[in-house]
Amino acid sequence: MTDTPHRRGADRTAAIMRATLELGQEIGYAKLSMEAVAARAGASKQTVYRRWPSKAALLFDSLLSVNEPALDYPDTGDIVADLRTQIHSAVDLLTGPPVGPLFRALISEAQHAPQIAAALNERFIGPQADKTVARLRKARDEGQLSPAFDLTLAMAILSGPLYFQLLITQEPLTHAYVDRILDALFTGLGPSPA
Amino acid sequence: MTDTPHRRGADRTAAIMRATLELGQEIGYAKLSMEAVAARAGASKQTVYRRWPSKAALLFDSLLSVNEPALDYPDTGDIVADLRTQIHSAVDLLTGPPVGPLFRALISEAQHAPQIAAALNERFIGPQADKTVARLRKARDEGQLSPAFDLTLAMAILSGPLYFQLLITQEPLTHAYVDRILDALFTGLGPSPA
DNA sequence: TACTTAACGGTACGGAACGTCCCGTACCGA
DNA sequence: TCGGTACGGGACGTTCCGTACCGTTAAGTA
Repeated sequence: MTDTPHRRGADRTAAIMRATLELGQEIGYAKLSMEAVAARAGASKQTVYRRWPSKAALLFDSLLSVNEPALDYPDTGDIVADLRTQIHSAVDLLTGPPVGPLFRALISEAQHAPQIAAALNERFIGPQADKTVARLRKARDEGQLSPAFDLTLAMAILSGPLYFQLLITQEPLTHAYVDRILDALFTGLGPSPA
Repeated sequence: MTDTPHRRGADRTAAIMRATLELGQEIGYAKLSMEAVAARAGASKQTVYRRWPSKAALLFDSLLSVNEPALDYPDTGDIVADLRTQIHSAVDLLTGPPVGPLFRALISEAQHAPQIAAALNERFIGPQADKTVARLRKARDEGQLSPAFDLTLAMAILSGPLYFQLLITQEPLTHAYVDRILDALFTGLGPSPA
């Protein structure tokens, strides 16, 4: 049968998430309505609400469905080069469509939806941060970094300015900027104060 | 007359912003409706819309009305101590009520309202960043920092991780964390890679 | 003081989207 | 064959939006 009147289960789930991504790119994630998503997916509102309790939860799963090929760190032995490679591709992912706008919309939602904030941290931010720290730890264990090197703070200094630009100043997030941060982190901004 | 049935002009403006702050703290800025604000202020919706085109714009002016005593940098001659003082009080301001939740709500709105994002940068983020850079520049001119010291990048490294915690990980933003960042910025995280 | 004018509170309105509910249908396994 | 269940469709009451129109009232002007 070439015709499939309406399927069930995972089929519907995938169709709804696809409709979310399509509509999100067309009209923007902020203007997205559950009704429009349901209509686009050829589903009823019940079917949407059966799966996701809120628009934010739907956005979140749609984001993960796009990003499933998680960003894994390379390990060439050169910590700076590996961080560079990894952060460059993370920036590319978080900047371009469809993930970029969706990601920003999710962070926006997370500001007044604690369970979304928690999910975002547990299943997206946290794992990425853990991978960065793990790669840094390996470099430290191999003697490329001082034993006193503060791994989690280094991660925060690498991530913070990027999110600052993405969410606040909204200036373009370039590879060159990533390189400036890496350079500052490993070779310093200048000598200590007198 | 002790009784003031209803005043005009600046009186109404102030009353509406006050109602916004009160209601925001009571029910949360996300659930705030223009109708509820108008009712609380004893104003009609027309009067609110005459002044602000959107809820986000109202939030923005309400934020500035609280924060008007702008954060100015001390200048004791010690750059690290002055940064510490300034950032500590900025963190206190942005963490506690009523500014903290309101500020987060505004950044949330800015993600899908470009004019709010622009206003936020021009009248809040930008001026604060400028003051930080100016204070750093003075220290550099006085020889406390290397002539090659990257002022704007230092500002980003100071701000970024704080906003990262405020908006993403939502861990408590402590003075001790600020101190860790300052320490890393000026004395380094550890030696360069081999 | 008397008149004019602009801002005001109140209210009604159409529209959009919310989240819930019910109905009749189509698939599925026992 | 027969229940169980997920489904599409659609109606529902609600909230809030932003606008329009009232009669009233305070402030400015002569």
